[in-house]
Amino acid sequence: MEAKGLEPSNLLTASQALYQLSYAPKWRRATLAVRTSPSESGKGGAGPPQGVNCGTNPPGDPRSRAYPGAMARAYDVGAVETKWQRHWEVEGTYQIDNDDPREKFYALCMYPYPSGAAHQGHVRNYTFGDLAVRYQTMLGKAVLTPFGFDSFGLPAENAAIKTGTHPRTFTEARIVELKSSLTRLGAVYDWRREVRSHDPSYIKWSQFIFLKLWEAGLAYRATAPVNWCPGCQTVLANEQVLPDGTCDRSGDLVYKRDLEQWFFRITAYADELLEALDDLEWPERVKTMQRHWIGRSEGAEFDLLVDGQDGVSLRVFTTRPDTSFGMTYAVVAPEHPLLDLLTTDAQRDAVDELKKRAAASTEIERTSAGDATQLEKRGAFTGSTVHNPFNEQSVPVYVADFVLMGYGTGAIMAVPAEDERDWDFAQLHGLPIVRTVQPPEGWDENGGGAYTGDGAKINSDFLNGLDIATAKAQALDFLERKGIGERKVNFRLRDWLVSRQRFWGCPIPAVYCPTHGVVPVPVEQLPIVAPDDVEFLPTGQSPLASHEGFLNTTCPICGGPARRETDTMDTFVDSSWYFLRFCDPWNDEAPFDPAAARHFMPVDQYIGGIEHAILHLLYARFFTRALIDVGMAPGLGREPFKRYLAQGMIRMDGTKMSKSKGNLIAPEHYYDTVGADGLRLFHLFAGPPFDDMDWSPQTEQVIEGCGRFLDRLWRTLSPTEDQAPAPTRMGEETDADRTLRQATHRTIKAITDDLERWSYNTAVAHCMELLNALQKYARIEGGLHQATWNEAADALLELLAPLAPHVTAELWEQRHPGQPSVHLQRWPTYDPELTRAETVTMVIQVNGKVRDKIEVDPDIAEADAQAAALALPKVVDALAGQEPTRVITRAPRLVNIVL
RNA sequence: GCCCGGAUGGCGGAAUCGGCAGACGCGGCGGCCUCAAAAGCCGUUGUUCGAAAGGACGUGCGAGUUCAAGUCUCGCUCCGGGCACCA
Repeated sequence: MEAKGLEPSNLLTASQALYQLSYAPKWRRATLAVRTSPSESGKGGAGPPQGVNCGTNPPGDPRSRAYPGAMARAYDVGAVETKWQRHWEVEGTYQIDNDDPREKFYALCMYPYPSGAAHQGHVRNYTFGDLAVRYQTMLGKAVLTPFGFDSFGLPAENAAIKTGTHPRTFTEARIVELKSSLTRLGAVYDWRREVRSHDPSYIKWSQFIFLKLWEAGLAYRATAPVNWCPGCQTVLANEQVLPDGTCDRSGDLVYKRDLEQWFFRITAYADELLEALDDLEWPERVKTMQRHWIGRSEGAEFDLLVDGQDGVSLRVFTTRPDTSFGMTYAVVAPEHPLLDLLTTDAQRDAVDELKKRAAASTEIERTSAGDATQLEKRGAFTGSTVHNPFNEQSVPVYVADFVLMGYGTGAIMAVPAEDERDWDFAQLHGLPIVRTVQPPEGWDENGGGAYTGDGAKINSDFLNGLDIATAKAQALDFLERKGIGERKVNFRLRDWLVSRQRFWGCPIPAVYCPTHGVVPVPVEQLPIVAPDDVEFLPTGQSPLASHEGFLNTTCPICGGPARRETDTMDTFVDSSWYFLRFCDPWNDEAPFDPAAARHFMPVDQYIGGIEHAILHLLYARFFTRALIDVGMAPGLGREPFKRYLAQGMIRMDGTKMSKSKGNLIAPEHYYDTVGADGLRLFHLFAGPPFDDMDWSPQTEQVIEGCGRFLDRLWRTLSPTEDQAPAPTRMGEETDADRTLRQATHRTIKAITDDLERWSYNTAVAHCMELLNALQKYARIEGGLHQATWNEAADALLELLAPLAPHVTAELWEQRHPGQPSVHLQRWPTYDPELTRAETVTMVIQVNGKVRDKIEVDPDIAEADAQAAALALPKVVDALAGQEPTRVITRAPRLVNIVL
């Protein structure tokens, strides 16, 4: 799973660091300093986390707040966190076996591209994921929590070209870095199940799946114009080209080039992928994005006979067959096979000129809106006319670059009156405009132009007077009755181009034989692994293409000399099935055991960045279906991800925090000050998980505040603290005791609710409130009630355990020596009787304005509530003798007296 | 241009079903402790008028629905993201 814009090296060069230190805002320098010298980040040696809070004290002055909190921390954060991280590793609480009898829960964070040490985006992601793992475990479930690395990809190869390091060496070093910073976060995984895309045992099954899809006709070869990036020396998917026509990694201008490529037939699943979206528990926003991406449109295809060319017809696609009477010209794509035939000698030069320009343009340029006046240059008359079967009239045929061969039939009927682009084009080329829908009154007076809204049909013979929907249906009937056209559904979605002319990817298992053509590599020969002795030069071809040992092979059919496919697969192929491999990663007879997949799938909670909301999720949904349909996963559910949390991104100075922008903030420094627990709490507390978050100077102070909360927790609950409250009182419960008990049970209810609806920020707030209540209770006269205090304290530790796992584990152990860990406790339950309010504040409004509030019984009768309200002196004053016209009573919440 | 989000105190945010706007935290202010500071603790903190009691105003802007709108409807403005003339 690659984030966009990653650069090969994680380390700043000396000059970059110098620049940043000199010119970066003061508060940011410190983190840069920490990042560039992680070895110095030990206790006391770390640079100040921010300049803003340093006050006026000179550096070195012991009074300086340069390292806030660290010297006053209530407990040894580093020692506690290391202790428990080791404990979890040894204990194996979060390793589960496939035959675990407990109810399963599959929690998964998108596996990362190993770009080096973790940054705040990772921290946020894995904090959410780890919370789910620990919470669901406390609910008594067997939680599958695997981790892996999306370890193929361009950055490693670019690094190889630059430095000569083999991509594997480079990648594995990055994996070690990422893993170690994740360990310090205290996120727990079943590392036995780790997978890496570049591992031969994973390559083997990616290739196996490829062969299965090929066998089933879901993988095929076709010549297609592809985006060629001169910088990366590789083909890019349309989706990887930025709107300005440049490569999303290198920034080079991308141009078109015809190549024979491998495709996966995702379009065969277009309808199903669209329809199944409805039932997913995904953010509406993401589902909408996928719907638009698939882009289903219903319409008609029909033939226009070419005048003077016996029997030759031009087939067009339209979503508006009802407007056919308004067709005043037709347009074909520059690549249209009939274009040569349509072009007359007189128009040949103009058409050729246009064809040449279109070939040199990127698709983005051809399809981007731009200035409407440019349309004149972007189209040319072919010299031919075609026959409109609706009104028996002939209209001219134009060629224009904005019509694409890849969508519909590569030819359109143009109806300028009801299409804005057609209108502009008609105006510039002096073509007639005939309205077929009556625009609303005053339309032309208010600027006019194309009218795309609904209205009565006009100038349309048998369709006149109908609305658009009815007219559409009748126009379709007309075409089908006459046998010249049919109803047709078109999709914007295109087949998935999987070939990459790269080295650091999964080799495509195919062989080219002069006699037998393209032949699949026999399964017994898998995996096909790239050789190590390759030269990384930006030659324009994959190093594989020039490696004789790899290139030369024999035909599996005839044994004669043959050539290997040297293209590798798009890394999205690897990420389209890794979640299945996690179910059964040890399997060496199949990618996964169907029974294991049926047991763990679907993923109950999937978490990852919104940047993967379209492509990765769509490809994974397609793959799951394809694997079922080729017989590899009988009985598996067709949707891989039941619930998806689209995590917001972290911004700094208004832009996305990313490596390419050089504005990453490393977590290590915070591990030393507030600890992983403090940093996790901050990420949970900062706002809703799906919202974007701004990293600002204030952020440092909020993180410090989270650390302070944990300090207070420690001082209040640790038996090792001399000042810690010591409950001794037994027996009868006082009012103050009961108040605390209610607070405890209400907090249990609130936090359980919060976690179920992903409202992590309010869950943290509720923990803070309970601690505040505990501290307030600790000051009461007459000593603390033992049972009440212990119940509240233990509940708080349990509720906080998934959020701040280290400190809660330590405090629990101190309070319950020799007993099972807090993480092995069952999630606390509440007594509904105690969560019920004894009194409710009832608001009394006069004309909608709050005039008074009274405490009432929650079960107060409507009549009693009303009577009580009307008797209040403030209400009597406000009424001033007037008789209310209406009294709205919503007992026990509110009474509104309307005059 | 189209599509999808969003806008609430000095700041991050809360308000789950149309019913007390501002939970919790950050920051600020005042105090305690201290030789002093840091840390900690206590209090306070939407704006405004008022000495106070109390009042008025207040969820980007403008309308509307409703007894009642941060929440629903319509029309805007600005910000963020996605998509690119999709026939």
